[in-house]
Amino acid sequence: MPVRPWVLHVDLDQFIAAVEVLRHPELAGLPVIVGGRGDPTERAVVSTASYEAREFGVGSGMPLRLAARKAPDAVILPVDAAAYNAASAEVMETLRAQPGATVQVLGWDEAFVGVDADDPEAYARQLQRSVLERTRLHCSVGIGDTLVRAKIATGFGKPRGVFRLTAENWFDVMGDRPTVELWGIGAKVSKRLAGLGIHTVSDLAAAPDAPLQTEFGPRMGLWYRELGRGGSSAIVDDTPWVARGHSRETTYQVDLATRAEIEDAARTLLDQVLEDVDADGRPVVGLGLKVRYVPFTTKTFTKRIPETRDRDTVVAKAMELVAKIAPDRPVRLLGMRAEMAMPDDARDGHTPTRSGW
DNA sequence: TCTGGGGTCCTAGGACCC
DNA sequence: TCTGGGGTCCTAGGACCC
Repeated sequence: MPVRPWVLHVDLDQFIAAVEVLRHPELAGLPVIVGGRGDPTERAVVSTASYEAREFGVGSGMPLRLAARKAPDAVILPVDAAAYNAASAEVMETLRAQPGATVQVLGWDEAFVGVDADDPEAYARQLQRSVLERTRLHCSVGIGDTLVRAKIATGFGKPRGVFRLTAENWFDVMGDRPTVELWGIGAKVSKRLAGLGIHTVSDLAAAPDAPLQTEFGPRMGLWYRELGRGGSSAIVDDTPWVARGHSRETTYQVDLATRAEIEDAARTLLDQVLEDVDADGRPVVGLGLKVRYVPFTTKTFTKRIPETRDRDTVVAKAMELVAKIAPDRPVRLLGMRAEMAMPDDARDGHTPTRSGW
């Protein structure tokens, strides 16, 4: 077989639950739920559920309280980001050590690996063995001729498997599936597509420009159709990631009721965000506040502020934003976000989900 | 059941300028 | 009195991902 460039997508199986079981071997085989501070009486959601817990109908994003009711015997653990970061770093190092590998990290538990190979399945199996030996974690690998196909292929390989998705079998595998199964198309967009008579991946791939662009705008309309065709970019970009911003979010156990409470909370969040910004070392160019009114309406306030490292100035701007919050209504102040100036050489690129052009 | 916390990117519409 | 056209910047908000 000739040597060709391939995109591999590596995704750890049950990453968070697996890391917890490694630390607590006695939990193997038990229903394990990781979320919040591990207290199901608090406002929090499930980060990960083990396969055993999923059999009770527990899934990520579910309120912890509900999860505990569905799986009353499950072990509920707090989220320990430091432990997952450490495990993740070891996995990524292992990927970078594979022969000829270009690695683009997508998250805690997944990455693209670009490689020239004549037998990508053999390469994928070797990669899985390396990760298992080094970290004791299992992963699944998708093989594709584009980023989008590799990413979607992984789902068919889970758990611990390998699956190849290319132009050859794309429509056989995906053509009759609903558009919501595409990476980058969620519930909202798939509903709007259905309104245009576009239900399946094949429908989307064959859709004409006009209705898509009218509904979604000139860029996104064509991008969605590109997704329906399996994407086009196969470039794995290992350029170091540069954050566009930092945000801190929190959930209050009781809704904030008074202005004083809200301002207090805003100040605390701002201090946390600025710590992250200080650690990053770049100037702040914008500041935003996300607020949720009761019941469940989210409003976003954003304010451009001049570049400044001065905390008092930034705090004053934040208080201007807080002052715009409707009075006399309980709110949940969700969080605060700081946007930062980008270095000139990092303004473009780093857009894995939009790089299929 | 009652909704995490960290991100990214896109679009519409208003303000402002020439 | 009535009102162009193009460009940029900013704000608000929507949607998606892990």
